[in-house]
Amino acid sequence: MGATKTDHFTDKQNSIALLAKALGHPARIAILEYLIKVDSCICGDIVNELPLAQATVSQHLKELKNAGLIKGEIEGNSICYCIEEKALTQIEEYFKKLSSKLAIKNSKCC
Amino acid sequence: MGATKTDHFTDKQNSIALLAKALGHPARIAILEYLIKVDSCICGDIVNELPLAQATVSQHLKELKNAGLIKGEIEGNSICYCIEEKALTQIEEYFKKLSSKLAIKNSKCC
DNA sequence: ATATTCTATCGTAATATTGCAATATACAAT
DNA sequence: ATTGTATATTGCAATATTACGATAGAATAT
Repeated sequence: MGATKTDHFTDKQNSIALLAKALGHPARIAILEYLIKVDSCICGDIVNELPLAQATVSQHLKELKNAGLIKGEIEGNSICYCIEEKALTQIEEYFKKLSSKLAIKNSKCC
Repeated sequence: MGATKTDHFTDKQNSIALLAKALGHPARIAILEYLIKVDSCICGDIVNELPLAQATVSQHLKELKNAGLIKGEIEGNSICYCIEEKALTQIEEYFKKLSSKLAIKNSKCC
């Protein structure tokens, strides 16, 4: 085994899990924060921001892209990365909803 | 290699990544949703809700507990699990903050 | 005492992730 | 054309995760 069993879960559960998984590494959190901190998309520069080898950063960027959290456009020599707002919004709203559901009923609990 | 390099990232980045990682599996999302859906903490019952073997579910519960997302109290024969609200709030607020930071500056972008 | 029930842990196999050096690719500049 | 710069891909080793059967422990019921 070792492969996640996605079949038996809902699409929503799987898609949220995929987003969360993509965010489950400090380097990818750092990349996201950096893209947000800088005032626009970034052409180049990301590798220098992180304490990881270029190949490793490229891999993390690929995973973020696969998860739909960032997008990258070729901009001459380098590549211009920026946040895919929709995905971030999706996560934000999911947890907001969870929290509010919890708030309603957290009375009779441990 | 294969081990995440946490040393070079901030505590906040590491802790958010840990929470996200714990949520990066549909079974764990399903567990969380179930704990929220049911009106109080659950003693037993979780295994029957999931399409996974008992040992596997137990392992997922352990990971959620390690990440601080749920807590479990022994309740006679079985164990009473419920959501650790603080952790959920932490995630919610983190993404809310990210989103709002993004909203301010997403003008000059791809 | 014995059986039953619930949960955790151990052991193990399959697969995935992390990280990097080396190499490849693509464009830009000379 | 050659060189330099930026990024991706490949190949590999180390480690982590996922899943489950088997087993163990602890409380309950018979």
